[in-house]
Amino acid sequence: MTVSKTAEKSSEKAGDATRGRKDAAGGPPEALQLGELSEQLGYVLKRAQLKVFENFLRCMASLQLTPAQFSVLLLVEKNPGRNQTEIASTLGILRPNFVAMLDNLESRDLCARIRSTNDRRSHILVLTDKGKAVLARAKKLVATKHESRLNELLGQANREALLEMLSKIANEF
Amino acid sequence: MTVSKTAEKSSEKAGDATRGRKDAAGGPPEALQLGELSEQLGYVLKRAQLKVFENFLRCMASLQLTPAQFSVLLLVEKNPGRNQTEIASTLGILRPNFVAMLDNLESRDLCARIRSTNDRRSHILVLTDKGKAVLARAKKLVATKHESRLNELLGQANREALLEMLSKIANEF
DNA sequence: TGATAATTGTTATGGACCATATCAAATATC
DNA sequence: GATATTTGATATGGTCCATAACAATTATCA
Repeated sequence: MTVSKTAEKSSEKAGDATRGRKDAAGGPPEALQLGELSEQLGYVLKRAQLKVFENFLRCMASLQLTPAQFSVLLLVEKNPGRNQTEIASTLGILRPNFVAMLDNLESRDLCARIRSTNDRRSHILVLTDKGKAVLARAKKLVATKHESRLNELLGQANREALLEMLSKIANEF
Repeated sequence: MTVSKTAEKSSEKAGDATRGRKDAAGGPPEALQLGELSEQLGYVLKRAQLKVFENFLRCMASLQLTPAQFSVLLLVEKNPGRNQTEIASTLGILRPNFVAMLDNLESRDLCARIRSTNDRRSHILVLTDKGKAVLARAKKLVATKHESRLNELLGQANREALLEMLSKIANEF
């Protein structure tokens, strides 16, 4: 990289498009037209996902939990006694990248790796007492501060319909 | 980082959870229970977004356009004569990160930077003829291969309802 | 007008996330 | 018992995202 040729070329085939801003009077900044972009599912989906994660992080600021960390705690709680590979793969996390995540959660005493006695290669994952307590508080925060806002914005019925359609896309697309 | 203490601790407060896999017979791998995870909007939203982007990339393989690049071309076509800052900011791209993106598109002769005569600091963005042609082909591919599959999966009415709800989240959340 | 502030594109840089190759220890397979 | 596979881990590189800083240019305003 580090090319950055300042593009002196091809300025002939653009007609007289070099007017720039400030053409006539000093009207308002003239917001851009999104055009077909607002109909592109991928675009809207990504923007919505960023907003939801952003709000999630705000709601979880006191517990310092990211969406990914929250999903790990939820899955370990629901499936105690599973190893790293199983938890990571069902979350779509690659095993190498899961190591640092667990190092973090374990250093905060939220979950623990336990060497399995049946298969001494694998680490069984469990929530610590503190992990269970933190997860319980996290669930309350998500329900009262995060998901509730979705209900206000969309309505209960619409929120459920949205979830169903997204699940369909995630699973059958 | 690079801590990786193998966590020999806290194996007493986990009861006898060290059974690991292969407890009784050699039944099927026993898929994990997602539990409340499948009700978390953020989780489902993210999974759906990844699937949609993945499919988008497959549909665009012949044109080598990413979702972000496609959105830039769309926006420049709809708003000719705008500068880098305007295009980047409405897409949520920071100006420093937009430079390499434009270097790429310009090196492929899809768009061009033109020094504005009104404000010689700014670069006016326009699509080249090749850029317009490629974008036209991209739109056809998206419509026939990408968005059409969404209609098959959800139905026209549901697809529109989904888009509306996502827009609401993206704009009002 | 001229000194100062603000804007534009750019570079450098660091962090977070994602993907692959590889390894030692342990287990499975034959 | 030799070979292959699995598990957790490390190293590494790529991409995306965010901040600071800079030169050139323009805006501001005393």
